[in-house]
Amino acid sequence: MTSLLAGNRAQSVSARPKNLSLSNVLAYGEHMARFWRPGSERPRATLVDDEEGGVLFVSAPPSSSSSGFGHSSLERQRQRLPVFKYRDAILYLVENHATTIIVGETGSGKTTQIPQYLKEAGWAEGGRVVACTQPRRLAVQSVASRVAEEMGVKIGEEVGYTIRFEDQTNPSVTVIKFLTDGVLIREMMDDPLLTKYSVIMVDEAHERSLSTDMLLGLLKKIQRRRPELRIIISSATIEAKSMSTFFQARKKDLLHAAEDCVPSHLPAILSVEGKGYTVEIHYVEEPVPDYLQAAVHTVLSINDKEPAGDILVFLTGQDDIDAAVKLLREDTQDDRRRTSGLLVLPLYSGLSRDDQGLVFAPTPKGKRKVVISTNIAETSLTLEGVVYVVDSGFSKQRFYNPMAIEEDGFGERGGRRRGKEEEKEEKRRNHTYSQQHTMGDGEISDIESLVVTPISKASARQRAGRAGRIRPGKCFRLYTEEYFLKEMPTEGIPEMQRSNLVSCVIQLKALGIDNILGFDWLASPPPEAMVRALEVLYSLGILDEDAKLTSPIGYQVAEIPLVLALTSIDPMISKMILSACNFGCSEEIITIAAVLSVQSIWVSMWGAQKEFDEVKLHFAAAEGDHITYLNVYKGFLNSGKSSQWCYKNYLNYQAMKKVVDVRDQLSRLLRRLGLALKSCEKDTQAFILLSHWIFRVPIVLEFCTILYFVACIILRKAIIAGFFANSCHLEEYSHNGLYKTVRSSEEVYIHPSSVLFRVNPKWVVYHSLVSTNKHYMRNVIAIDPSWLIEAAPHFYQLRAPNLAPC
DNA sequence: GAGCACTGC
Repeated sequence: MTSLLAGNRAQSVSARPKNLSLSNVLAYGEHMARFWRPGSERPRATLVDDEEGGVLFVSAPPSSSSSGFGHSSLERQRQRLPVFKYRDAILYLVENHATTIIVGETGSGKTTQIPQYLKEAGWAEGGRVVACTQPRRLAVQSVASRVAEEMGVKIGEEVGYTIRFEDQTNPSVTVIKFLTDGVLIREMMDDPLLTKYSVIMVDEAHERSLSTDMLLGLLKKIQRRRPELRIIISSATIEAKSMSTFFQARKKDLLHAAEDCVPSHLPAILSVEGKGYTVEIHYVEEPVPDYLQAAVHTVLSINDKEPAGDILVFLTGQDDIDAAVKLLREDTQDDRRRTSGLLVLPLYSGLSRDDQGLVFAPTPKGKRKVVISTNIAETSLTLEGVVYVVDSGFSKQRFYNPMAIEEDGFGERGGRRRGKEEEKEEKRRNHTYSQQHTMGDGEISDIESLVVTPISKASARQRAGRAGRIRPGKCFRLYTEEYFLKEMPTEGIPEMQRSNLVSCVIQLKALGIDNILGFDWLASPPPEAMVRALEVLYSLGILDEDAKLTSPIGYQVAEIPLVLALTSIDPMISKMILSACNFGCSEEIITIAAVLSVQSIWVSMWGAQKEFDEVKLHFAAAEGDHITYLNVYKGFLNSGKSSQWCYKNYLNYQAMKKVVDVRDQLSRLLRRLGLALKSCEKDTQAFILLSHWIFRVPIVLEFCTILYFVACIILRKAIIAGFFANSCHLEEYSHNGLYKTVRSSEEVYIHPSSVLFRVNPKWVVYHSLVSTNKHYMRNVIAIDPSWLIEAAPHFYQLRAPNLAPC
């Protein structure tokens, strides 16, 4: 397989699975004329043997065919892309194989060109559509507009795109459609066989995101029912082989298909070289004791010894990055001569839009930009002008622990009771190269945690590639070559195997896949996670005893677009929304749901903690954080959705805008499901006015208080309908706010960011747990324990003795 | 009195 990757060495590489004999391949040659689509030329390809592994290559000479748009400068640019040489080979393979896997480095042009080639070859005729999926929204938008530009059409016409909150397609004219893989899965709910698509190209499949993996499994199923559908999988790494095995149809599915049928059920693999420049790799000779220090030293030494060019440093998270930025800036002050030319900038998603923007500004003359970044610069953002990459060899990854385990057994997190600084140091030192994946905390079950993890070879290559975008570059790896070769894992662990699967399960159930355990996964998720997901869904009343979706709740929950998220909390949110319809408070609850679905509505305030707390107090509600969010949302609307108002109140304007978007989507959805949108506040208000009018009850201040009080009870009951499993009670003699979860008596505390921090009500329900030096509950409301039994008698029956009101 | 890699519907 190594030969497959060596795109530069083997000018062009086209291979098929090894188990095909040469005669079979040559037979394809004979079929070419027969099955070749009119209008596209037969590829002038020659088949050659590869001595390394018996893989056959097609070496394609530069194609002479034109796509018929004349030779404008755009057209010339298109032809200069590496993928252009393979135009005919790609069309040939797609014609003859149900699945084609294209291995291509970045910059090969495959994403923008292949959909156009397919359209030119007639795959978008007769009302059919060519689809191309991307894992990220931004990529969908930018690729679509590039393709529209190249084709000289307006976006939303022949070329369109669909992402959440934005559909830029016109069903009667759109023939090339870009969309996120999540959107395509959602489209299956209305059209399970995706009948309007003739070809579906799944791009960036090597990233192995949860939705990409799910999509690939589903597409394989669809393929069996729709033999005419063509699938193209584009991947940047050698995983092509496992993809190929996965898509190879099983014998029993081919009873009626002849071995040499067209399209062939055997996937084809084609490798396309990228456009990147060579990157010289440097390793450290001895393992470094502290990657942060090492990164700082490396930056300084590059600045001393290497010619001009920006530096990109990969660290793990905000903490590390801020520390490194500080060290480098301090160094600037210590020694003006040596580093005065350095412009040091942090980059991570938590930064405000403006701060992120700094990174993209052109480097001032005579300065050298140093960007210290998380993984965000590995795939999501591309920095031009980078010539040097410093790779720490680590990144943060999410891990999910479905069941409680005694001892974590994967390594010591260490230093829990020590001072914060000391602990950080210890953590850093512990991340030597022999460290294995650390699985969360080991003490508490059903929790996801972020863990500093060694990256994979694929990631290391991707990071290095970032140095070769404008000219040959250098990559300095802060680990030894021996470690890279012998110990670093080839690929990362797919998200599917380290996530909570609740949303995945609902989604598949909604698509009519009953046997989840028997689903054909590209990478099987751990059975414990699967079992855990089924349990959670059963306890929420979303699945019945036979593990089928309940009607109507189960089906309705599946419709709500929060369920594709990656935590078990989301079906709880969905359940909360649906219950709110019965409680008559859906208007308020969808606002709460929208706020909970964005990361944080507050901007992080490092310096101005006191002012921040005071501002927050204006919105604070005694009942807890959820009600507080309602006050914030009201304030935002009253301000006319002003960004200025957000700034004054330490609120993240982008996040608030997203809250409005999500809320709109949810309200449209409830209307579509025929569920009432009601506001409990308005209802109680009406009730009091009515009492005043009929019974002459005077309206006094107390009534307004009662009104508020009643509304808050109704709201909290609706929240509990979804989150009853997350209840905790304050330990009786606890002076430090120690709570125990009712479900499993785990020790938890209210997070200091909560409005109930230090208030410590006797009973609370939380939205999520975050595990750092303690287990903290985030987003907490105070409750009456009797509401728990009322909301979930099936769940609390056996535990009733514990639930004596305090 | 603490801290959240990155996506996405």
